[in-house]
Amino acid sequence: MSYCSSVSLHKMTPIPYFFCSLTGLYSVVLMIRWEEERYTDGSKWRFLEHKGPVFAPPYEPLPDKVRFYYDGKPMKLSAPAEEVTTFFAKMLDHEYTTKDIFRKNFFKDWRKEMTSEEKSKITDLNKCNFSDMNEYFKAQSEARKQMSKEEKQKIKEENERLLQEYGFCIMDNHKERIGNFRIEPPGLFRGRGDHPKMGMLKRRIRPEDIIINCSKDSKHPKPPPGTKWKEVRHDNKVTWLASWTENIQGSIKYIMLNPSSRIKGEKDWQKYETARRLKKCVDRIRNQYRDDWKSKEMRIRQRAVALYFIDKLALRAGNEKEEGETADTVGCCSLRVEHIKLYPKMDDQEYVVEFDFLGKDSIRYYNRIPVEKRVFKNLQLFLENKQPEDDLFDRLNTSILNKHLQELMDGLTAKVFRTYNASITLQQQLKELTSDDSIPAKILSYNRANRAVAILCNHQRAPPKTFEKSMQNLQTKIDEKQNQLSAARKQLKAAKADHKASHDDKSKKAVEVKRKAVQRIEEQLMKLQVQATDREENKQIALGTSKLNYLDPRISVAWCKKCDVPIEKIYNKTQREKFAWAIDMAEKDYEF
DNA sequence: AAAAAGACTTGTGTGAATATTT
DNA sequence: AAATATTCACACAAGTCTTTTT
Repeated sequence: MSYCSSVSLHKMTPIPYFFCSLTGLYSVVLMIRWEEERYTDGSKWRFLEHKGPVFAPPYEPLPDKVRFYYDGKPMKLSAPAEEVTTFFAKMLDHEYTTKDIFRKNFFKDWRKEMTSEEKSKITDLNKCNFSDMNEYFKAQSEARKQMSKEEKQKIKEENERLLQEYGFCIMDNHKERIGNFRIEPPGLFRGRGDHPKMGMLKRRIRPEDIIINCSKDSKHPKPPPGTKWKEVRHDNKVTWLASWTENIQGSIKYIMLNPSSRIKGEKDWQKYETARRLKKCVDRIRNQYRDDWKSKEMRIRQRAVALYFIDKLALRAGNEKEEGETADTVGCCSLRVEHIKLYPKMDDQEYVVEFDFLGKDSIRYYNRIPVEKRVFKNLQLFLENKQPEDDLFDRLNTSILNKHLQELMDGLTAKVFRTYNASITLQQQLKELTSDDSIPAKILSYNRANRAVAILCNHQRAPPKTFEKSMQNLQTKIDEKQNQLSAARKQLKAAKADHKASHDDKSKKAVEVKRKAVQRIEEQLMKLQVQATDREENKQIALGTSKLNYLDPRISVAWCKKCDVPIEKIYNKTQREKFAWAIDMAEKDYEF
């Protein structure tokens, strides 16, 4: 009998016992025991049971009245070709469809899906007219919005049913939420930045492409009728439930658990523990790399300068990338000569380095910082006799750097510096900024501390399209509130005068009522002003990424406890689920 | 030891859900 | 109640780092 059949799914708590709301102390004891007891052999689970992924719905051919025109003439396409056509037709309003590379890649892959007859007719993308199809899809999405409450409710229920059936698995003793149980539908690949493969066809994934991972003694997921899985394996050294190879880059995609799961939470906790270990030896490491700036060996100097950048500027490691396969972006180790400029003097500062390059997701990193003289001199040395497209650190790569870091501290890699610097900055800033003030003011302080980290990590965003307008609206509200306030103050004054004259109980009460009104409006005004400040400062900065990936949540939990700020003000529901371990663990005196 | 494959984390954009305004 | 603004959840791309293969 499989382990699972003895445990009814719906009765199981989605919260692993490890994260249950026990008292902090007790759970730590459990955790330590749990840690020691668990899998010293590198295995990740003993029992894993799930229902497999949900596939994209099959393609439904368009009604005949929706036409595609080639060279002005209507043309009915074969179903496979038509499906690919719809991917493009749906995107007509998007900038992608105007880009040469996108169009070229799309057309090439589209032709592969055509019948030989279609292929011989359709030879020029510019003669294709998709506008009828485009309008049809727009009408469809409009109709979806206009659906009745009942219809919407029905869809919602169907989604919920799917979630209940396929959205959970059992890993060891716990029912866990799966992160992405739906297989990515076919479509056109949208790379970021100048991606050479944008517009290529992402093909439909079939059961025959899927490798299932589960435990031997579990009830294996069934492939859809008439199909087979590529493979069913039982590898408990990995955490994924299913995988397939994607056709654009040939890389593997996985179905894994939600961040609220034990396996992810534990790993997250571990990550911050590593960063805390770095805290203990970061001074030693800094002294070491400063020493290394003087090394006789070029490779050691390069390593030391790169590490200095990673530490001071929170740059990413910068792995090598295969040319022509992805957008041209860099990190620290892959910086090229063309990405930095040296200024011996700039304004009133000496030894200024200007960075200007595209990082992850083709987000621009631009920064000017003064560095120590030795770093500057080293950089000049590294630049000697090089072309703009040459590597700045030609004797270094991430593997060399990480090997060195591993020797300095167990588990140390380049990205630990980002985690460490982000978390320590938050803690420091919270100490510095938090005022003994109202809750909204405290939250503003928190957001400002969070913002300092986001700036460090270069988590930028384009200002929202509606930013100016929403700012104006807020200002209008503030003005109105101010008017209200002065009106209320006048009334209070009048009431006071009235009371002075009459000295009766009724007028005394009136004074109190007016006083309260003034107070209430003052509070409201203050809240609005804080909101405006926060929003203005946040114009081009995204807080989410650092909050989710770089800031030890225990710092925030401890801060909330110390400052009497409800945790709900800092973390929404999903975030509280992800950080359940920290909420359970951290007391108000927690130190990162 | 270098390259490729594999596993996992980090990142942005987008549409749905929800809150707020009109 | 409809329109609009804001937040949230998710999709999925793009990194880092480890493991395996050559």
